[in-house]
Amino acid sequence: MALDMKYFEEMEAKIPKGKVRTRFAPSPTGYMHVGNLRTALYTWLIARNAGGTFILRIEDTDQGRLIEGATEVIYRTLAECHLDHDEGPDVGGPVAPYIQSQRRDTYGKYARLLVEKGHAYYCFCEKADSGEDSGDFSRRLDPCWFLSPEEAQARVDSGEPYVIRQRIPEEGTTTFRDAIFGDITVENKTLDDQVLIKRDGLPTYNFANVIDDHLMGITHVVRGSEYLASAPKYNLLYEGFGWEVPTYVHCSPVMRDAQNKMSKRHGDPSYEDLKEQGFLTDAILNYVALLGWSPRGDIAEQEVFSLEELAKAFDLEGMSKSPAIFDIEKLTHFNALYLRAMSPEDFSKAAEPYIRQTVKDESLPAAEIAALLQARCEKLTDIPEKVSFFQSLPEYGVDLFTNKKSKTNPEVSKAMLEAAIPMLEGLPDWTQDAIHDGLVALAEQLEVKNATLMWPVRIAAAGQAVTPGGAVEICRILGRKETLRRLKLGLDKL
RNA sequence: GGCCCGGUGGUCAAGCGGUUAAGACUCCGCCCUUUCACGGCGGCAACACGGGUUCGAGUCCCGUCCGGGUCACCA
Repeated sequence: MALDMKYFEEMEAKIPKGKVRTRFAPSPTGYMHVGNLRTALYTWLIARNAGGTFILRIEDTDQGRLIEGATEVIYRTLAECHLDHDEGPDVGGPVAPYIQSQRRDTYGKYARLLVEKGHAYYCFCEKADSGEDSGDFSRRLDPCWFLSPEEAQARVDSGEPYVIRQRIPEEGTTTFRDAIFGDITVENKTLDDQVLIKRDGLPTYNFANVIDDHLMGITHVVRGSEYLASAPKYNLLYEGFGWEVPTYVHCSPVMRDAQNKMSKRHGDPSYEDLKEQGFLTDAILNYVALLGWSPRGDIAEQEVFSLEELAKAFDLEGMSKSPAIFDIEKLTHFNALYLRAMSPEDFSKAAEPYIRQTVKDESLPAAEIAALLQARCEKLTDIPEKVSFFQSLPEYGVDLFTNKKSKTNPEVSKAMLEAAIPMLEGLPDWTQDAIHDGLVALAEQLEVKNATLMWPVRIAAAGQAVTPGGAVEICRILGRKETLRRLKLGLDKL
């Protein structure tokens, strides 16, 4: 069976040239972990920074691991994160299809081409027979290595099951260049004749990757550093085909601690988990971007970056070689920063559902409550617990009325409430200013510092020691009737 | 175990032969203040170790130790 050289020429002709092209190539596992997201982000950033093309490719060559709805998670996450792709299964493109299972025959053809070129061979061994156990990959251990092309072809034609293996040179070294790690050289004898085409006819990840990256014109191959060790074999593959080797960008992993990568198995949060925990997409992206990359030059001190700013500032030089531990505390800090940077209107809109989880009474104004919260929560999920006292007065003891700094104790508090209640009852308007001015004037009249009066009022109104907002704001939100009811209740306790 | 890669405060990180070794998070103080938070100011805290090279080393070289990755017909 002669090879159809025209096929290869046609494939070659379709490859876009001249622009930076990067690809995010997840396998659909139904779970976008933080490391994955960061890889997607960096890949997107490299393309956007260069005004290039960002491609989405789905790597589903493992028939046994397909998961329902998994590609949807990928689309949804990328869309939510604004990591838009220019080519992909859903939008098409010049080098379609973008799903590996739909490119099946391509891989077979290229594998046979490589056999023809002498850089691959048919192997008919049972899995155990090739004996790759130690670090010593002597080619002499695999009998199929010696087969003449004619013999091998005859056995293939007779229908004998086979795999296609890469033929690694026995001697010499291979050097490849990584944009982050620099030049890395290994001895060829430490490399195994890896399988390219599996017994089921599907390519291995390693082979499909090289073929697709070439055929799709990928200029920068971005991936996790776990592939660093197989990069020399990729290089040999490119060389075997006579193709230009792309720029490799191997990213060090995101760790859960010094010993372990982030993983679903350890219960580490995925992007979707973080969202559920109340983290904002922009904060997550900002934090994750800085886990493994840092800006240089005049923006070296900058920590808050929008996606656009990242795209502008991103460079391979700033990438870190060492693994980074994911710190939820620092993510939380970024989230708080983003929450505070929102306009009051946007914040109120975002906070309202969380406020209403505990504050069901619609007469209690969500916007005013939100205003108290913006500087006081790090995550939206902090909210319900902080504001539940507006809905119903908690049980509390008289000890709360004692506060050293405010110079209050039960007796003082009693006097303060006795004075405050009639004043508040007589206030013409129930506005922030009216309540504030009334209380401040009263304190002056009673010859006590503001805190001495404010403390018992706030305690009686809220029923808890720590509250978002002060006495004035809380009374204003509760309304005159409820405020007076609570203050009288407090007075009864004293 | 072989091969590859890494190692600056608890964490993320600047640093590219000469710096009092940045900055951020966390933690602790102080100020502001109507509790808490926000904001402001200050503080604790690091070049894994040992040899070289050099007038001079966190920065270059070698070794040791520690950590990670990889050695699948998984990706």
